[in-house]
Order: sequence, then C-alpha cells, then structure tokens
Amino acid sequence: MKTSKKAPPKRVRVLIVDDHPMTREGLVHLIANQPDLMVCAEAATAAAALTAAVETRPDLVLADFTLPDKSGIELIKDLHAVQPGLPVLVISMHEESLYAERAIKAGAAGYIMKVAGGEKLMEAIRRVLAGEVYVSAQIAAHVLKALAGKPAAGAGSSVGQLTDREFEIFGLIAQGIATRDIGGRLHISTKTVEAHRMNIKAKLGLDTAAGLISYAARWMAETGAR
Amino acid sequence: MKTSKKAPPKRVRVLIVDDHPMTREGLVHLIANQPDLMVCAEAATAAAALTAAVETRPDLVLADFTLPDKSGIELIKDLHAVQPGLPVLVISMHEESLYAERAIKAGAAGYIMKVAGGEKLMEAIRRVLAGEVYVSAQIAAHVLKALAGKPAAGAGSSVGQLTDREFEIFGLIAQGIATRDIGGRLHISTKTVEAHRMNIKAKLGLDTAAGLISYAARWMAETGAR
DNA sequence: CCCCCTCTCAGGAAAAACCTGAGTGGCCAT
DNA sequence: ATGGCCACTCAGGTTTTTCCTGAGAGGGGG
Repeated sequence: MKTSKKAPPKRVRVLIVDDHPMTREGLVHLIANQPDLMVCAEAATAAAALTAAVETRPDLVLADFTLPDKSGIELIKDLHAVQPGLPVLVISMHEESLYAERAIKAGAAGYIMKVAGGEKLMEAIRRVLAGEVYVSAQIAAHVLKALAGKPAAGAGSSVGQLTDREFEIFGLIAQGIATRDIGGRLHISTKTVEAHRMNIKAKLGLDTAAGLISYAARWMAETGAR
Repeated sequence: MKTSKKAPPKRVRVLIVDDHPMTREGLVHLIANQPDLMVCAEAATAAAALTAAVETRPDLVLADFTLPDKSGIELIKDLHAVQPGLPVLVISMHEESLYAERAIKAGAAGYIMKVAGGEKLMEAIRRVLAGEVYVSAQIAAHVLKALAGKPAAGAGSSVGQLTDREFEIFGLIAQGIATRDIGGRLHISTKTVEAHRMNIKAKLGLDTAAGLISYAARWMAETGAR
C-alpha cells in the first residue's frame, strides 16, 4: 500500500529490517522523530524485507546483519537485484571488522554497531544519503589497513579467509545446527553444505567435523556474542 | 534520591539495562506507553545499573543478558545484594536454554528472548510482578525435558546432573575431540563413549551430536573464562 | 538379598561425514 | 571478448559416526 496523498514535505522513506521487535521499535521511534525521515515499512525477515522493498520502494534500508532466514549479506544482494543503487545501512551487534568488511564488499552503504547511539546513527544515515560510505573510525582504519598491506590483516584470522557463504555456514555450525537443517534454512542441498564445510575445515586447518563445531562455537562465543 | 512528592497514580517503576541504545530506546518506549508502568532509569552498563538501582529504588529491572562490563548473571547477584527481592527480568538474544537456565539459577525472575514481541514482554512483566517466574514455552519445555530424566531437582544445573565419568567426557567433547579419540584417551571402547554421550544428551535435553558439541564448547567457554 | 545406578560394551540399522567429480555464473585481466 | 579463476551449487558412492536396543559386572543402600 502506498501513500497516495499529495507528497507533503518529501521525507526520505526508510525500510527497517530487524528480527528483534524491541530493537525495531527503537529504530522506528528514532526515525519517525526526525523531521526529514519517515518509516515506510518494517520487516523481521529477509523475505519480508524484499517484499516490502518491492511494494514501498524505500529510499534507504536499515538492516540488521543477522536475520533468521538469510544473512544481511544475501539481503543486500537481493535488494540490489530488485532495486539497484538502493543504499543499505547495516546495523550489527558485532564489532568485528570482519563483519563490516563483508558487508561493505557485498555492497552495503554503511556499517554501524548497535552500541552506537542515536546521534551516530543519524550521522551515518546523512552520510549514506549523501552518497558516502559510512563505517566507524576503528573499522575504517582496520579495513584500510587490510586493503593497503595485503597479507597482514588477511592472515590475521583464518576465519577471515572464509567466503561470505562459508562464513555464514560457519556461524550456523557454531550454534550446533545439524547439516541437513542448515541446508533447509539456507534453501540449499545438504550436499552443498557438506561441500562448504569441507572447504571451511581445509581453510581453518581442522580435520574433523567435531573439531570444527567446537572451534566455531568457541570462536563465536569470543567474538560474536558478548 | 527518591521522589518525595505525594505518590501520584502509583506506577510500577522500571529500571532498564541494555548496552544497545537502539534497543534501549525501544524498551523505554514500550514501557512508557503502558498506563501502569514507568521508566525510573536507564543504564548501559552493570555498574551504571547498580548506581541507578540504589538511587531510584525500582520495583522491577529489565536487564540484557550480555553487558559490556559484567554478565547479566553477576548483575543480578549485585542487585540482590543491595536490594533483596528485587525482581529482575532478563532479556537475551540467545534462545539457548543454556543461558535461561543460568539466569534463573542466578535468581532472575524471568527470561525472555529479544525476538519476542511487545505483548510477550508485557505478559512476562505481569507474571514477574505477580511473583511468578517467567520463561518462554519452548525453554520451559526444554528445561523440563532435561529435568524429566531425574527427580533430583536440587542437584543444580543440567550439567551438574552428570556423573563424574559423563562430565569428564563432556569436557573432551567440548574440545571437539572425536569420539574414537576420546575412547583412546580414556582407554575405553568407542562404544562406551557413545553410550555416555547418549546419556549426556538425554540429561541435557539435546537431540543431536552437533548440538551437544556446540553446547559443551560454549558451556566450557563461559564457565572457564570470564 | 535385591534393586538401582554407574560404567562398560556389542550388533546392526540409520545417518552423517568424506571423497571425487562436475556444472553454472560472475568477475577480471589479457 | 574470451579465457581463466573463483564462489557456489550439487550428485554418486564409500567410509565413518551416530543412534538404538540390549546386556553384563561391580558397588552401595534400603
């Protein structure tokens, strides 16, 4: 459903994607209180976000990195498929530059952490709307270093060598989800998941499935949650 | 400092603790919109929460599980030290019963996931204010399933129900060691290790090997470190 | 003494992991 | 533009692990 009124002060239309209703509520509240911004739709899943984007044609998307059905990375790609050039600002609870790098490479217009406050978020939104790419100072420094001195940052963490898909599966493995269930969640064959898992093990230097699960669980416990 | 005015419509005073400003905003909004609730203070850290509790004497605390300075578990203990009987409702992004169990054991009055909506949150708050303990249906079922095997009850957490041998194997599983290697290390048959593993899974309410490895790895990471 | 619990293990069915090979599509450097 | 590289996808078949059922020995405790 689109607003058919005479466009009043033309506000920037924002689509909000987050699976936590409480956080979404906060985001909606923040956006709605801005004179030049408005919320055109909300979504809790990547699928719903895609539908909402097609229906409401937003000017900007605020998307959580971790979604129940797909990763934020995939969402970005899907969104760009239906609406090229649509700026997507990724909001994440992870402060690892690992995530930011992936998001930016996947085409995100910005990456901001949830621990950042409303002012930071607004600054990020202004920058993104102005066509710039926004990342926090620390992350920017890290990313630039990675781009400049090739081997240093890349080899820093073996996990960093994983591709987007591999990294996504790595996260699911960490949660102890069975291979067939990972396939079901990502809508790919179990065989494909197995192939990815083998590549992940090779990149991380692990030789058993059990070792990988344990490693992934501990890796996520240290860097992800918290 | 306590309010010295004539008590107006006496609303339940809520202290909100969450390190993500955006989520906190959503929480504040939700609470403030309730006729019988009000926000007496907000805090982003456990330390700030403690100070705020002393100053504002809340009737209820809504606390995130993962805080930057301390874990929500420790915060509960600290809060009870300065204000015994203060009900604390833990909000977490983890749906693992692992966390819920620990929170309840630490004295939390309830545990609710961030993916739950506002209505669920309100229901949890009502229940907690009525003196009950609130956990989601899935988690309750999960915990009960784990408890079903044993009537012991007082023993402690699910992990505490494990026998010495089982716990020993649990620790090796957490490290990602393959079943046959565990047998080799303990000088027992692989079949025996399998039998123990099945019993461990039953006691913990888990149903896949992958889930057990992940659970064990995280359990060790959290009880060992921090 | 008998029951319950712990620890031990086997056989066989079911499932998962592992290996090999291979097709598609995107990207980029020549 | 074209050939090559890489990410992603998947199938077939073998090996390994997991899962289920059942069961025996030793140790306490009622």
